[in-house]
Amino acid sequence: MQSQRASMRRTGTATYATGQETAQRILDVARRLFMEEGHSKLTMRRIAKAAGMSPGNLSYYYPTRADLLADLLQHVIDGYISQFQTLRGASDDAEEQFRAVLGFVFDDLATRETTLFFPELWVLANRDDWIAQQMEKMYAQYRAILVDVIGLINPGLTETRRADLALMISASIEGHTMFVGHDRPHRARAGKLRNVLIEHFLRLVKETGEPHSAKVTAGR
Amino acid sequence: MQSQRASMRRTGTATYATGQETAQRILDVARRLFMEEGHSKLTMRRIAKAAGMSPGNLSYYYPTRADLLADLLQHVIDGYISQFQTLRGASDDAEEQFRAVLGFVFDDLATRETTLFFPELWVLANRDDWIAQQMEKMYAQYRAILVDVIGLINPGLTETRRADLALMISASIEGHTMFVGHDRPHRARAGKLRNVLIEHFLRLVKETGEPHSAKVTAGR
Amino acid sequence: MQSQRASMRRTGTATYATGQETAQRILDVARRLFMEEGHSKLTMRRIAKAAGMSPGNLSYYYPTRADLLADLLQHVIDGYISQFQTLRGASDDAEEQFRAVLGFVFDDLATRETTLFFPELWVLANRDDWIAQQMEKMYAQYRAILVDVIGLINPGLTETRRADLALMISASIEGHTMFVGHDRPHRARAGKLRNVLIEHFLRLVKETGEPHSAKVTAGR
Amino acid sequence: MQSQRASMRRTGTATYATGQETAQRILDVARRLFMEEGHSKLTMRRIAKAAGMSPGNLSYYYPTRADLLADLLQHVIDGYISQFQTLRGASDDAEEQFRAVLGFVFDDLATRETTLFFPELWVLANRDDWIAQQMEKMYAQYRAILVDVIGLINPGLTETRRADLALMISASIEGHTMFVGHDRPHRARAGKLRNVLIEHFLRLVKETGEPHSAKVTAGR
DNA sequence: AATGAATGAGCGTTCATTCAT
DNA sequence: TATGAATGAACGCTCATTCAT
Repeated sequence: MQSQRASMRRTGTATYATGQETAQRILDVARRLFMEEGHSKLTMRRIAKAAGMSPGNLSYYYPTRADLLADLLQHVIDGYISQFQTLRGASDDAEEQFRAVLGFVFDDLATRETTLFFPELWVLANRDDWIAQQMEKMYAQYRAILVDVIGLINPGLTETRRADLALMISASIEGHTMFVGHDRPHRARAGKLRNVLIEHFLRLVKETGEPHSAKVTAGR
Repeated sequence: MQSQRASMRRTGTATYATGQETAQRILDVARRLFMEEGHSKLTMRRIAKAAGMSPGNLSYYYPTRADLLADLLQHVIDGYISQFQTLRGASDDAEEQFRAVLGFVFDDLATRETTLFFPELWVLANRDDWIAQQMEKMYAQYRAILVDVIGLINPGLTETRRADLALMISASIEGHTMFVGHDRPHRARAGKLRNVLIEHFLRLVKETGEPHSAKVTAGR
Repeated sequence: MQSQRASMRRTGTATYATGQETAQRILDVARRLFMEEGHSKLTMRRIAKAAGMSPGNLSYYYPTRADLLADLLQHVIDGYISQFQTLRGASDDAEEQFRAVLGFVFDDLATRETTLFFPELWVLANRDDWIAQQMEKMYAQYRAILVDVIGLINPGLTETRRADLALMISASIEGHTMFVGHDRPHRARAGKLRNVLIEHFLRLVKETGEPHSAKVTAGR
Repeated sequence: MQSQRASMRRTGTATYATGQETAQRILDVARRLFMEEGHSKLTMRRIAKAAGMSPGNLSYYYPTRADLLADLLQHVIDGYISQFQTLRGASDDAEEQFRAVLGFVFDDLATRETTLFFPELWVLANRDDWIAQQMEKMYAQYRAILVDVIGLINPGLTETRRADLALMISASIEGHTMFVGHDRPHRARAGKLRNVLIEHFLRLVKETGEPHSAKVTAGR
């Protein structure tokens, strides 16, 4: 079941048409500023100025900066969640589905927005429990898809084993953000790494629990 | 040879014993505050207060906040670099050496300091070129060790292939920080994942370049 | 036509009645402080305190100290410019008009405000081009009146000669500020000097271009 | 009788050779900075840095900024005073002597140093009695020479009349500083004005007290 | 005679927030 | 729904000055 949490907007705002427009504009502008300049430079005054309104009016919609930030993050996170939903039925073939999901994340991580956004999110999640929860909710959606497709690829795996693989794989891919992401030093190698990594995780999924794997372990 | 960069401290400071003590205290306090509260709350006044000195005196040692931050990051990064140096000759057995290096990083990432520090570093590196360079220098050291040990484990690999593997493996491990790090939601699964991940990357290293691997690629 | 330059006040401020009052109070207080204590002691905080407002609110009206100073100088300079306009048609008799203009300036220079203000202005104009321009604009107005009245008194003079006389005369009078101005050591002799100087320049104007004058030049 | 005032330097300093050198260097550097950047930017730290010493050592020589400023102004003023002394016997011919003195001042006023220095001095004299006294002492020297030469040119004038003329003439010339001085808007006209002004004042001196002058006065 | 070390006040400015209109 | 007006704390930084060494 999905969270029932309402927006952090002041209750009673965004009821008329102009108000709804303004509320949307605030979020769009704030999102853009957050991506471009980061959390520390995302001030109420800048958002208000960029959205063409007075600080007073911005406070009317969002009583505190924290409220606005919460909605902003929710906004972005919800976007990812719905993109993951879209990916659910991307292919009938399980392996192709696996490649599609990981490929999407890997490609997305190299966009300017994502390369800049996610590290900021990780920092915030380290200091704020609510943000950590929202972030975890998003990653849980992502992993749920992986768990399903891993189950299709290798039906012999236990639920636990599947969850561990999903976590390991998703974490590994996230880790590439600051190395092959936008403007990052190894960006040029992203394409090559992408395929090696995905095929390699696919093989891991397929072979986990097999005698072969045991043999490898025995080889130590 | 190590970087020749001098400290960003004002020249002429920290010459007497009391000055050296103060300079050290500043770095220690700043490091602690950075870890505990993050970059955005690391203000000159807070550092001064926490170090029991006047803002004026802090400015005497570090003319600008950026200078202090630079030294602070350098300080932490240099610590990692020397730890990596220590790991170089950790074991005679190549595979054990591989496990030792990755194991160290994986364990370190779960400490409170590292879980909090690195995401902040990634954010800063996204916005500041100098910081990005220092960070890359540290990761390069780390990967250089991996490249060597990968070469020992699988001598048939080209330099390029080894570098790609080192990048992929190190990035993957870094990615676990915000999932199984200190106070992170899947911290309890860290131990299990650690071994699976390391053994799995070890197998990847050993089998890369073999017919099996080629078959997989062909299978797409 | 007068300058089109808008105020350096933040746009959108001083729209309501209270805001207009505040804006006026800022300029009045700043002007008083500037006169009393000089440019170097004219700080944002002092102005705010003297005007009974918070530093934040002062910054709301004037984003920077330079903006406030600009408006303050403009304010004072505009006052002089309009006083000069008033002097234009002071008398039908050209010689009386000449005496009126110079007399006004000479008397004004002995007021406390002027004796303190103008040297500060000269210093600022030496370091800031915009201020130099505004000052020159004011003096140009002053000299334009002199040029006209000199033309009436001695119609035989060329434009250039008239301009030179106006510059020489006005500069000479300004120079008395720090000798016979308010609280200056020779203040008591101001009245006597005033008449000698004015009559003497009047005679110069009348006799310039005459044989006598030529003889003097030849005599060198 | 001349003032017995010693330097404002801390007593006991500048006794050894190195100390004397340092004391001189401080004054030279401070003078240069004062000219280049003005009084408001003349800080102890800047002087110390420019003189290649620590702020602590500068304070050893000059306990307070005011003391240093006092010596600096004295230093510059004394320079002018001795230049005036030199001018005393510049020529045997009284009129030439008159031209030499005024010509010197007029030419000097257009140098960068003087154009920048004197307005600063006038501002300081407006706020500080001691500085006002020193300045007056210098101008008194200057006028004393004028009084003498005026007496030679027109022996019929009373002491008072001569003093008034000297004050009027010197003040008038000073007033040209901010109009035809260095980088000032009418600098190009300085040469022409210089001669007109000097000859004109010479004529005034010669004709003061004559029937002609009386006629002019009567003409009002 | 000179330095490094330190203070504490003050600077201009930005900020989140509040409130009357 | 929106603005202008205002607060007060905090920011990074500079300053004159003091003092031990």
